[in-house]
Amino acid sequence: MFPGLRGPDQERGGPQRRPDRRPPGEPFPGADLRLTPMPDTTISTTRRGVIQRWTATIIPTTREAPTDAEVPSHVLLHRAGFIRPVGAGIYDYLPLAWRSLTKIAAIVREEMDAAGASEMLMPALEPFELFKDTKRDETYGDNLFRLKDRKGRTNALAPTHEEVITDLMKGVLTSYKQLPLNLYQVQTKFRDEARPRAGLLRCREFIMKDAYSFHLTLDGPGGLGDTYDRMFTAYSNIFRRCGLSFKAVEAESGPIGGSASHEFMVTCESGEDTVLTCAASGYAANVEKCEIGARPRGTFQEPPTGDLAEVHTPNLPGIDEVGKFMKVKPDRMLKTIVFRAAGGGGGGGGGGGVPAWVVAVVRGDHDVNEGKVKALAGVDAVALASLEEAKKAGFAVGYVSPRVVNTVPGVRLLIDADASLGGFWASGADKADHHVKHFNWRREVGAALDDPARVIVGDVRNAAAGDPSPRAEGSALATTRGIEVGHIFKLGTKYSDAMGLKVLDDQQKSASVIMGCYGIGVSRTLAAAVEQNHDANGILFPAAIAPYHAVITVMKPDDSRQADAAGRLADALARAGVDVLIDDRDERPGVKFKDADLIGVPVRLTVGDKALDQDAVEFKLRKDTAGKGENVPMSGIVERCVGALNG
RNA sequence: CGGGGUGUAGCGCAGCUUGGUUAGCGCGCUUGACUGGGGGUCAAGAGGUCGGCGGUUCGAAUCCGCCCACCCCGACCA
Repeated sequence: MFPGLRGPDQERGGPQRRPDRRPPGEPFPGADLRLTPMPDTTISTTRRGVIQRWTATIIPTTREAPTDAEVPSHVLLHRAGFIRPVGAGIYDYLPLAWRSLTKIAAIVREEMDAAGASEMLMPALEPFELFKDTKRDETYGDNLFRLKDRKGRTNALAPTHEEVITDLMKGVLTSYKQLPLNLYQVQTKFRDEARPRAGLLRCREFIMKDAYSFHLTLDGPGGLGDTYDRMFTAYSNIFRRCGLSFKAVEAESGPIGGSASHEFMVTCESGEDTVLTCAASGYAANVEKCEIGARPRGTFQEPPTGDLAEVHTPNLPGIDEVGKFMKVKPDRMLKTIVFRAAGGGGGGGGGGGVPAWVVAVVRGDHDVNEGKVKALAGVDAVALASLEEAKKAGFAVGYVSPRVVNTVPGVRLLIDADASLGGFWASGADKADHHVKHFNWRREVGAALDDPARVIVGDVRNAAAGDPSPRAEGSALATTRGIEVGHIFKLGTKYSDAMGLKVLDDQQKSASVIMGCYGIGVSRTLAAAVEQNHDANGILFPAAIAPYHAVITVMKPDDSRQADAAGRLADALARAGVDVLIDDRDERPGVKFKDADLIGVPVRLTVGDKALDQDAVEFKLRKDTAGKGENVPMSGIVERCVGALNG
């Protein structure tokens, strides 16, 4: 027997309204948490699982979700009693959610520590002045939460902590001998999202792990590349241990160039981001970054398909509407987008140097990619031209054609390979409310096509499913949807230079510190796990991040034999490290089974008379949706649970 | 920021067009009885500043004005 086990309920005296019913507040007899005392030793090699009774905590499950919840994770996290809304993009994390979040964070901490990083904590509130040097007060825009204190000073609620930690390091880093260094924190972040949505997937307040590393060199021992690779491995470990199916994809590389940034995407249908993959080579990239393999190009010598014909196309807002009106499919139309080039003076350019305007032409069914436009144009930065300035310069915005390379001064024309082909094209007519049919490159644009300073053919659009792979000849790219749960990034000296973070190197010369940053959306990871692991009945948590590993469903909690068996079972499981939730509610079995499915605990153990008569309990896995459960003898139940949870 | 929509009990909704007793329904909640292995049955209850402010009127959930909050699509964004 178990020493210290108290007798059944009936032995206790005192007035009871009904002898067979526990009054509120009375402990569930079998679940005395002090059956096995926590060890007094400081160092423990075994972790004891927790035991919680359903009636002693709060798990407000509901049959219906609020109407505004649309994506599965939002609906289920609400229905299963994990979260409740407080304001737009702000949520309470109830006990079940907090247990899962704590487990995710614990995995993150273990892997970060193992990779040589040190945890610390910075404030969420920071003086607004910190953002001045890096100009993020402007570039971050309205997404930066600002608030005034009683003295009228503006403060910010941190969206990330590059400025705070760079400022901190300015005071403590003096020598290259202190490098490399990698510091991280798990903390609440704030971003004043224009449109928070989808429950925990896009919040204004959310939990994030952010890490920052510091180096003297890009490569070599102790260099940024070294830590970056370690973080890549740590992130892979973290999401694998969380039980998630994910992809590491190449992302926009920023100031360093090359493969200086990876996003970790949990793959699932409802993901907001598009990921392109090549099965043959293993290449994966997000839509902003994804390269496209070799594509055929036009010669600009193809014959016209007919006489240029102008069509009146009034009040048609988009390319699809124009196409329908003209009876032309979007993939036979040219979309011409006007960008302002950085540093381009009005009227200049055109013959090398910096052009004033960069005009990109893609097929109507394709999307222009700003990063590719910038790269192909060979300029520092591009920005979509504002309506007024473009009109002033002579662009018929909305009806621009490639002919502007000859009519507007300072234009560098970038033509996507697919748009450079011959055949029938429709295009803008360079005047309001008009388009043209039978656009022909040679006839309409002429000699400018032969001037490499004015016209460049290349890749300026987002990759799409079916495009040739950039890494494996003959294979095509495929698209999947994903949720970005992690991002690792080589910052370079962007922040250290902006804020003056330098150390002395071994030549006693002042050197800019090279930085990397590494983020994981902890609360988003919880939501992503639910997006990826659910069925019609509720959540199916991976064991590593489930709030409890096992739920013991007690059929008759007021029956002393059942209560006692549940208590002993819970205790034995806890000793083996299993976190146990005992459903001791006086509810009908159907309610309890439905709720157990809903909250997604991986293992369900049902304690009822039928099984107990054989000294057994019913064992059922949440993912085994069809099965009816299996009677497992008491003597083997712990082993069975542990095996299932580790397996 | 542009377009669309919704605010009535913890949740989901009706009532509003055509102003008029005490504002209803389902789920949930409380009490009791019967039940007891996949959201049970019956009975009796509790629970509402009808988003806010102002206006019209003898009288406003209902009509008018302003404001606020929230959601969806887009833009933007880690």
